[in-house]
Amino acid sequence: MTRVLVVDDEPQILRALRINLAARGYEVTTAADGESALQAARTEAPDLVVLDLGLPDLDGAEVIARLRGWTTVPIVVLSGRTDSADKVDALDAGADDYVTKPFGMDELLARLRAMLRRAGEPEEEPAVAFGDVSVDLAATRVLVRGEEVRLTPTEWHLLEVLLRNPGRLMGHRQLLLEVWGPGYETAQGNLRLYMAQLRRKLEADPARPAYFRTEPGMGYRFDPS
Amino acid sequence: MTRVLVVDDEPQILRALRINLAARGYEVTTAADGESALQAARTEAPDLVVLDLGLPDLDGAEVIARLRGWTTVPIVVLSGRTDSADKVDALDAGADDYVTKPFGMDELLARLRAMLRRAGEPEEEPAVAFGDVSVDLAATRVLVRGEEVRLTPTEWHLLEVLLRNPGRLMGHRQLLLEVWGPGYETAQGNLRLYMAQLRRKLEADPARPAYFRTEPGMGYRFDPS
DNA sequence: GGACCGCGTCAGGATCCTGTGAGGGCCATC
DNA sequence: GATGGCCCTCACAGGATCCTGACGCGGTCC
Repeated sequence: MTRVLVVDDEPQILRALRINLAARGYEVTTAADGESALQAARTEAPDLVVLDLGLPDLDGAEVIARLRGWTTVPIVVLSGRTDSADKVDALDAGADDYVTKPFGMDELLARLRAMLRRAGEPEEEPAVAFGDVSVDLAATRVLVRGEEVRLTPTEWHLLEVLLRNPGRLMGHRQLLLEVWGPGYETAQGNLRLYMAQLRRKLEADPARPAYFRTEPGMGYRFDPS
Repeated sequence: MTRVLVVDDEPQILRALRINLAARGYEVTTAADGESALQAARTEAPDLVVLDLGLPDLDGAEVIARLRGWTTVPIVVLSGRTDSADKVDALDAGADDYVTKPFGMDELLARLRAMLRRAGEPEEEPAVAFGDVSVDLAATRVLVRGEEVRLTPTEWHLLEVLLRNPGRLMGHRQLLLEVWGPGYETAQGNLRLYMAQLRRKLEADPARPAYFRTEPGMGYRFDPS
């Protein structure tokens, strides 16, 4: 099922999009402001984002930039502004399409189809099983040797970022930025703490981790092999 | 160089696009009707197609369909028709974007950039390979004969600088400046030490290096051949 | 032939980083 | 008001990394 995240602060537009998208068989989640949109993009892992630029809390270009910091999900911008400069800014910030309000629902849906057609080949859920652990990213569930393990929100968030980048070294700064957001880039004590928690809960031998490996001076790496 | 095929039967639009695209560093080829457009798409292998729908010989949707029969090159449609049904038809036929005339040149160029950005993605930063070694710069990972080799931050940094300048002589001062930063330009003992570490970890015969060569009195050179 | 210079190598200690435990603040629930 | 869960800060021991200096070796220049 294709998952679409719709971000808009106008309830009637949100409602119209939700109904139309659901009728076409999309799974729809919504957000009404920038922060919850970023949050939802992380937890829901949508296949496509429809983003209204006139959000109450964050500037539209900033939302795009912060999304683009870690995901390449297609972004379709909705906006009431027809000014050419706004379009250029949004597209250059990383948006894939720009639709001005009022828009025809048929056209918007056709644009979404075109976008998904191009983006939508791979969609492999990243490896979610390693050792005795199996992780269901969609359901927010972790099983170790068949037993369910409870993770706190922060632990989960950190695990998610690592799992979505298998084999890849994630720098301290990058992880702190992804999980704690801007302003915590130097709180490395935090990162050590939660990495230790994760290892205690998921690794067979937390003192000698096999999957969540430390790269001294650089960061951490999730190695599923 | 990025190659753009522009298809339009109006000479002034053709001319305007050619000038603007060429000014941005694109390589432009043009066609004035559907048949020659299809021909040009085959012979020129463009990275992007800008297609006017009002062609004299073929229907726009048919041009798209015949292109899509064998290529996935991004197609941006230009059209004077604002009818929603036309947009839906073109997009569902396989177009990636639809811009109505009159259009702002800035906006069109931004849309082309967005399109190329996405299309160009799959060519992810490749793993540099030489001898038995393969280096994945994005994942920060080094394999020698299939075995993972751990590098310290400084070793990695030095390797990165060398790999990003293949075949080029890197002076002592330049390397020290890049890796250690200002203030260490004269610490050549350092450089010798870490170059030795790199060779020990990556070269088949560290005493007779094949890839990380010394240029006496000058510096070092990474030679991938 | 001898002095000199640049390069590779080795071992030492200083420095930084990491894992771990304990403890306090905050919030929601009871 | 008390409890428990979660998050953050601090301190410290052990380990990894980094820098420094000293030593041979081979080539170059006088």
